[in-house]
Amino acid sequence: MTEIARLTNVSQPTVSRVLNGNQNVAPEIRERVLACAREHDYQLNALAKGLQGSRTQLLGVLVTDISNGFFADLTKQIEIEARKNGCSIILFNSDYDPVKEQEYLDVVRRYRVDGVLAVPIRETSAEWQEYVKKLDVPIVSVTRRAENLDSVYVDHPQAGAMVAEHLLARGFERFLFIGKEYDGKYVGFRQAMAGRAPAAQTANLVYQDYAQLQDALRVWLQASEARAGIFAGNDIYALQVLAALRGLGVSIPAEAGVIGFDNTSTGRYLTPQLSSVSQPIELMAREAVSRLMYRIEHPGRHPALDLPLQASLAARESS
Amino acid sequence: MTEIARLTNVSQPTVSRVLNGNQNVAPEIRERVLACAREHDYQLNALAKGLQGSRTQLLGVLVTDISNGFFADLTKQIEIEARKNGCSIILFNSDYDPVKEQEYLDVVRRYRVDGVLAVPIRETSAEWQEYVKKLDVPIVSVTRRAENLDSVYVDHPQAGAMVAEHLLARGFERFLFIGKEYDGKYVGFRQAMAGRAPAAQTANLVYQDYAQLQDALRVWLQASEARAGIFAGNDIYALQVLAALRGLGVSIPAEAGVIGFDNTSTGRYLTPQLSSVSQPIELMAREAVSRLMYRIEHPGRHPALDLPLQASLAARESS
DNA sequence: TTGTAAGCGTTATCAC
DNA sequence: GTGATAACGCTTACAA
Repeated sequence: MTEIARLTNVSQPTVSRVLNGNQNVAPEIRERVLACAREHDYQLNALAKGLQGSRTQLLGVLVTDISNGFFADLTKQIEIEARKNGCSIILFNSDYDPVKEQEYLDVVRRYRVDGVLAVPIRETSAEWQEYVKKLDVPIVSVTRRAENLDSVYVDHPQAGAMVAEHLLARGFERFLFIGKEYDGKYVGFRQAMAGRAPAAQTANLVYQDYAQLQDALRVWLQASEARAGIFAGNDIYALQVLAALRGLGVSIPAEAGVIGFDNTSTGRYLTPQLSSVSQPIELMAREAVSRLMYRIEHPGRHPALDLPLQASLAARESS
Repeated sequence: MTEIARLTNVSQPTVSRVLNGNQNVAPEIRERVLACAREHDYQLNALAKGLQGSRTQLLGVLVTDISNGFFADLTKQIEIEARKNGCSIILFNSDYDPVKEQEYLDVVRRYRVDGVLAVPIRETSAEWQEYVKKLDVPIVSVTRRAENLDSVYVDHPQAGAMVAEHLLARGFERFLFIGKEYDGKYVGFRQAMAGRAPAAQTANLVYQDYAQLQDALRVWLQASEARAGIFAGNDIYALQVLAALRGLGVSIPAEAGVIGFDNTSTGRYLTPQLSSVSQPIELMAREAVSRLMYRIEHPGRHPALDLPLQASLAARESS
């Protein structure tokens, strides 16, 4: 700016006014300055602007694993929404590591980002909540519900319940969830099944590798003749389940049904086509960024937002 | 820092020295300052540091589509490598839009990033090269070769040739590439086929939607009895080709073989398991970031780096 | 070993 | 309308 000021014979603050669209500048000077700026391809120094005290127009985005298609999509939508609000994003991949998560929250502070969108991993820990509270940067939790923090997420128990209803309606009689026992999807799934299917007929399975999955499935399937409904915690699991069932010669959906989670594009091209739960990624990104911008523009204490979003079911051939 | 200086009765530059690990500080003072900084959970203002003239420790990362699994993986690895070098990344998704690409290069300049890693879309245009030249920010092209610019990429023609050799060795007799005619993979593929397979027996196919693919495949397959080798430009295409062939009742690999590109994890769980070309993503990220850091640490003119990397073939059941 | 002073490129607050 | 001037939080001479 100083350089442009010199070249156009005005003061540096005047250049600033012109470049910021301030109206109190003589049209003649405005033109001269703008022309000069264009000619020299001037680009504002965002660091100086941020230092001075106004906003940095930087948003920190902390995700657990960008290489997971779901988070990749989410990040993409967040970037789009951030851009609409004139912000760029600094990306962090926590890799499900609490230490990194903590470290990245510090880095984010160093750059004085205007706000943070995070897929937290320790959102239930009181210690973490305490830490975030002190941060004094607006932060919105995406994908997960965090107590006392703005949260935009998909209601997993509701989604699980929906899957349960679907499988029951399709005539499946005993059920297996692929994933952790405390997974919200499974919690809702079990709840909806309670009283409808004998408790003993709903189980869950965690596995390390494909061979293990195959073994476990074989054992579980042999235990009964009843039609089996299998709910996979994500589409990757579902794909492996399909492959394993094929290997075991199980016909789908006659003997066993499979339903995935995330509704990745792959599912549509499998045989049989995979039924899957679809998360409203775009909506989630939009709501999260919009809430974050609101927080940024209206500092101070507000009651935490709790915004569970509804998933929907893409029922296809596998169930 | 000023605040800490006040609290510990030293000057602000002394605080700066302590925090930067400068040795010329009395141990006693060092301790006092560090304790105070810890107590108040001090975080350096990276904007001020950057403004002052040293590095920002920010890298701009421009990709074409983060929701594509390949670029998601690449971004993840780039983030890891950047972090190893003490840098954070600002992420931009050009969405294959030249206008956005240009705009983002401007944004990147505003933040005075130390360097840029880009998956360029107009890398062959002289105009773009001119623009980048003026940027005076170190920039490395990843994934694509850009004339006169440091480039780290996978040698597509070589990969295509490798696929050709493979399909010939497996006894396929006529060939179809799914993708654009000027795609490097296809160029190399054709070249390797020249003289080995009659030219007329190598074709390419571009399609808009699944129905169109199915039609085109049916027509092409009916034209001859010879065993068909199909080379899909990426695994998503490959998946759709597999589905279409299944729909047409074509047996794989007896009547037709399929080979994909990117070797996504999905391929292993399909039936038949998908053969695919695997790109050295991690190596590419490492080399690109390492070169960028070198440029940052050694400013000035250097001859452009041209580093083609070799892809490898994961041969499975589909070919 | 420590402190003083200048400067990085902005915006904001004043006078004029 | 426009120009001084201060301030943002840091690093880097330079002086003591």
